[in-house]
Amino acid sequence: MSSLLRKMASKKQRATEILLILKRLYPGATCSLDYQTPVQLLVATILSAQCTDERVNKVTPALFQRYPDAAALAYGDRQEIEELIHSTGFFRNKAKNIQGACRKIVEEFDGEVPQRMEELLTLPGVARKTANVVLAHAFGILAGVTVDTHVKRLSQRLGLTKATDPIRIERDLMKLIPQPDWENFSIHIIYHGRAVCAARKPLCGECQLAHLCPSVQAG
DNA sequence: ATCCCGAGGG
DNA sequence: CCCTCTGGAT
Repeated sequence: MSSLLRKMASKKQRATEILLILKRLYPGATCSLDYQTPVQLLVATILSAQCTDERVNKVTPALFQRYPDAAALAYGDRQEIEELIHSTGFFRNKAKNIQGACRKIVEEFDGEVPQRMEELLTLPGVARKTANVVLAHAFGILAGVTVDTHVKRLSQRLGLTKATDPIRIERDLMKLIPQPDWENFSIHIIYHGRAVCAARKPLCGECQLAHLCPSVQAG
């Protein structure tokens, strides 16, 4: 066996070990966005860009009460939607994308969120991260690994990828993690990123992954 | 000043 | 590759 292959195998084992520990640490961890339907999950995920899930969950109840489905959102009042989602940031882009995506869902996909990656990616404001979240949690379809800011940061710190581009990071992770665990990995990494491995002040001293982490620091 | 379940445009 | 869009918390 070449040294390259050995390296790959050990990295794969490390990824498996990491996920095992995180599953024990955060049992029952799931998508932390609140939603009732696939359309609502899609909208909540669009809103989650550069914004905490907690903050998204504060605006979606009023948004979905006023505009409960794709048709209501698509043909609703742009300014009112902007006001309802204002505190999530990027509110003009997000409102435009939500309405554009919902209009396309109504007019081209028969009012249903498409269940294929290729189709989801044609919706405005939807790229791989959002598509992966919707496919996994609304439909149970594991098309890829959700790479958000936490997955990116922790995957790099844990030495699972050297890439900086989310697409390449996703490709690396898809090779390291067995498909049934693709979304589990993202969810658990996100929990750990919020609770322990924060961007600014990682708590390496109390990190259960420290023995597997090449970036662990004292303190 | 930096970060939060990003995406699109140049 | 770069830049822009945005508010709220730390």
